[in-house]
Amino acid sequence: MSDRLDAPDRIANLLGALALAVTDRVCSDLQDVGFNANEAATLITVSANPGLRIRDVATILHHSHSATVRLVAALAARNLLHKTAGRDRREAKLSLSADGQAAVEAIHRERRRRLEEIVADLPPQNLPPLRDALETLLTSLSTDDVETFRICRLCDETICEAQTCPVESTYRGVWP
Amino acid sequence: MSDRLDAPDRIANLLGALALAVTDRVCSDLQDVGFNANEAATLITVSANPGLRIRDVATILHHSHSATVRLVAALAARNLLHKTAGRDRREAKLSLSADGQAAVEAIHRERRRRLEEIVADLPPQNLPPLRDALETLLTSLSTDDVETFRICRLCDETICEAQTCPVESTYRGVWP
DNA sequence: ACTTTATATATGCATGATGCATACATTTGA
DNA sequence: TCAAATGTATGCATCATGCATATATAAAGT
Repeated sequence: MSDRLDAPDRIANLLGALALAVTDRVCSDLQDVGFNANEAATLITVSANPGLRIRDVATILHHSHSATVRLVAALAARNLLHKTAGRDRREAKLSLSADGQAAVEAIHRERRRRLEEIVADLPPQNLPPLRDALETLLTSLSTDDVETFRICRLCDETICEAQTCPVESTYRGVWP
Repeated sequence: MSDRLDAPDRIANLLGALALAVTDRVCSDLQDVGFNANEAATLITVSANPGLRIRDVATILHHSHSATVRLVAALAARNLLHKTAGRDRREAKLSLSADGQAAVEAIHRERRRRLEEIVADLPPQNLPPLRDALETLLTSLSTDDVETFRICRLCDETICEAQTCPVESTYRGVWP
């Protein structure tokens, strides 16, 4: 019976359910702050990696280029980010405005509040083994540079620094 | 230093990242089988709870009623589900066709394959504590009947039976 | 120098998803 | 018998998306 409870397929199903529930809640909170998941991911990723180009953001979001052009244009129209000259006159390097930085901080605040509220339901002795499992899983999901950026696209890098991030430890943490 | 690694805010951020990554991958697999997340959730939920009405599905998906009418109509047009007479002549109880059941099995197969592949990266001794944490978190996220159905909307109930499901154990597991 | 190819961003157009307001059908209750 | 409630369906406007293509710039080949 305890065999059944710890069967890999059951744990896998529980993980899928929890992942869905957690992502649901975080995305719902993002909406409350005024952003959908892609808008928030763009702001956060540009905040952590200023100088990314539109095409880079498209790659990280798994979006078409045209959709990303419009996503960025909409954020620029809201005065959250702007394009500065790049190496070429083709390139447009992205960076956040002051309003954009404030938005990122609001997003991180909401996301952190929600996630900490969820984790707070665990007894303290459960935290180290959970951390261990999370780090192992995140490391094995970091299969290349793009995935590194994609996995971390909503992360608060002021909490999870590059030195201790299981995702970035595998790859370099700077855009290819 | 080990304090920092086990800090609740860091674990919370890792959980958010893993949840996003896992949900990304599962949803991407669903697309490969020919369904988006809402279509798959509708098929799976109706499969596990035949007799649900359109309004029930809307509630579980957090969708507008009109969007759900069209979602169900599209699935019916693909011969995946059909409406049968309900208690009233207003109500339309939903149930799956043979093709719909086959689709659900294909969806579960893909989802299980993906999730088991992820969990397989953990050393065996990590499984019981992970299960413990997952069960605790899922139980505390099951705040009412609707959430119960929503959390489980992509679950494979042949794996996670009602008796041992941490979500359903809190609530009744039948539609209010 | 001139042409071809590659790169980066932008846009026209058609399509599909969505929500709001409303319509229609049916049941319940005053 | 009429009004309110319930469940489903639809007209309409809006927004997001992808494909194909356009525009601008740079690099490479001849």
